[in-house]
Amino acid sequence: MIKQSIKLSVDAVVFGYEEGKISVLLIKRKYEPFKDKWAIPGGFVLNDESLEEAVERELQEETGVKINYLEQLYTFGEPSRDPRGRVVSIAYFGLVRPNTFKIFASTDASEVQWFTIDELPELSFDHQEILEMSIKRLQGKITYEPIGFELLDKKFPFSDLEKLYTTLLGREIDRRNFRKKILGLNVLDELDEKVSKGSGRPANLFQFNQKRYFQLKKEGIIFEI
Amino acid sequence: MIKQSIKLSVDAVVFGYEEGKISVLLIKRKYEPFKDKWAIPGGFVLNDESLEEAVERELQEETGVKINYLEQLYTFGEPSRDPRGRVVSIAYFGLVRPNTFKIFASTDASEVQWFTIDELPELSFDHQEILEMSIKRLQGKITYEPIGFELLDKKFPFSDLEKLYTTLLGREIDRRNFRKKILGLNVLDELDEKVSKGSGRPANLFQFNQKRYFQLKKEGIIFEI
DNA sequence: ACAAAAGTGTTTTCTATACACCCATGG
DNA sequence: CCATGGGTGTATAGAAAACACTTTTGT
Repeated sequence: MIKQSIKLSVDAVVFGYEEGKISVLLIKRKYEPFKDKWAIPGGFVLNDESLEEAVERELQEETGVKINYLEQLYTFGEPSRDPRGRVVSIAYFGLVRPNTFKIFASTDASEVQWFTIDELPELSFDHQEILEMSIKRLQGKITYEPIGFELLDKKFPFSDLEKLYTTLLGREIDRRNFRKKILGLNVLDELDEKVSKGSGRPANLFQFNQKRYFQLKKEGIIFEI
Repeated sequence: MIKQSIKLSVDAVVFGYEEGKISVLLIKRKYEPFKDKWAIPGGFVLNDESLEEAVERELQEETGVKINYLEQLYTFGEPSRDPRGRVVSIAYFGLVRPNTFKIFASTDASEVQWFTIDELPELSFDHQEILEMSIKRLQGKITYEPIGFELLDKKFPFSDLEKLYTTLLGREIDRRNFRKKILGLNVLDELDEKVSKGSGRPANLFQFNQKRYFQLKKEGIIFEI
C-alpha cells in the first residue's frame, strides 16, 4: 500500500450574539503560513482524541471559549487548500453565549476577536468558504431546530428571541404571529420574573425547556418557524 | 509538534431503486479486519486526490458502479472505530440507476451485492451507523431537493415517481394531490412518449428538467413535497 | 367485457398572514 | 404625562388534504 501522508485538522466557526448582532470568533495567526492573518480557530487532531474533543481543546487553547452547542459542518479536503501540504479539515459550527466567559489569545493565536458577520476581515486558507457555509447552515437550521436559544441567555425576554430571528433571517417578523407560533410549540416556560430595559414595560422572562422539546420531538412534533 | 498518525478513508453508501425497493450496495471484504463480512464500499484516500475523486475511484475499483449523484454525508472519527488503529472516514451518500451498468467485485472486495434496506446483513466497523444516517438523510432530502429523479430512469412514468416517494417516506400519498404538486413545480417535461406495463392504460413519460430547476432555484422557488 | 393502471377537479379544512390598539414602567 | 418597549385577538387568503369516477389499453 502507498504510504498516506495526509494531516487531519479541525476548525470551528463559533457564533455569538450580542446587542442585536451576530458575530464570529476569529484568531490572528501567530505562525506561518498566513502569519498575522485572521483565521477560524482550529488545529491538528491528536492521535487518541475524538474530533469533538479536538475542537473543544483547540478552542479552549486558542481562545478560552466555552462552547454551548457544537455540530459537524462539513469536511474540506481539496489537495491544494493548505500550502504546507495535504491537510484535510473537518469543520464544525458552534454557538456560544459571549457574556459567560472571557476570550483570550494563546498558543497559535496572537489575538482573538469577535467580528460581526457583515464586517469580516480577509481570511486565511479556504476559511472564507467555510464561514459562508456556516452562516447558511445557521440561517437554515434555526428554522427547523430550536438552536437559537443557545445564543441567548438562559432566561430571556421574548423580544430578544424575536430580534435574533429578524437578524438571522434578515427580514421583519410580525410580533404577534411569531409569538403565537413559538409559544404554540410549547417548548418555552414562562417564568415569574420580569426584566426592564431601562424604559418601557418590563418583559416577562422565558426559558427553553429542552427536556420537553426532546419529548415532543420523539413524539414526532416538529419545530418549524 | 507531536507526530500525527491518523489515516483517512472515504466510504460511500450507494442507493439504488428497482422494482419498488430501495437497495444499498455492499461489498464482502476480502481482507482482515472483518474478512468475509459485508461492508460499505470505500478505502484510503491517496495523497493527491480530492475526497470525491477518492470515493469515485474506490467505487469504480471495488464495484464497477457509475455514480449519478454524490454528496458528503458526515465524517466519522471515533478513535476506536477501526481495530487497525486511528482511521477517520469521510462518508458519502450516492444515488445510482442500477440498470445502467453491471456491478462486479474486485480489489478489496470478494463480492458485491444489492441489499434492500429492510434486509440488511450484519455490517463491519461502524457501517451500521453510517448506513442508518444515510437512510435518514435520503428520506429527509427528497422532501426538499429533487434528488429522487436520480434514482429513476431518465424518462419515467409518473407512477414510478409516486411509488418511489411512497416507498421512501413509508406512507401512502394521494395520487391527485401529489401530481398536482409536482407538476405545479414546473420542473418536469411531459414527453410525447408512452410506455405500457403489460396491462392497463399506457402511461405518459416525464423527464426532469434540471436546467429549469436550477433556474427556478436561483429565483428562490423552492422544491418541497 | 373485464381487469388493470392512468388520468383528472372540486370541496373542505387548516394554516399563514395581515393588521392596530392597550398596558406597564421610568423619567 | 409622555416616551418607550411589551403584550394581545380577529378576519382573510392561500395552501394542504380529503375524496371517486372516467379513460385507455391488453387479454
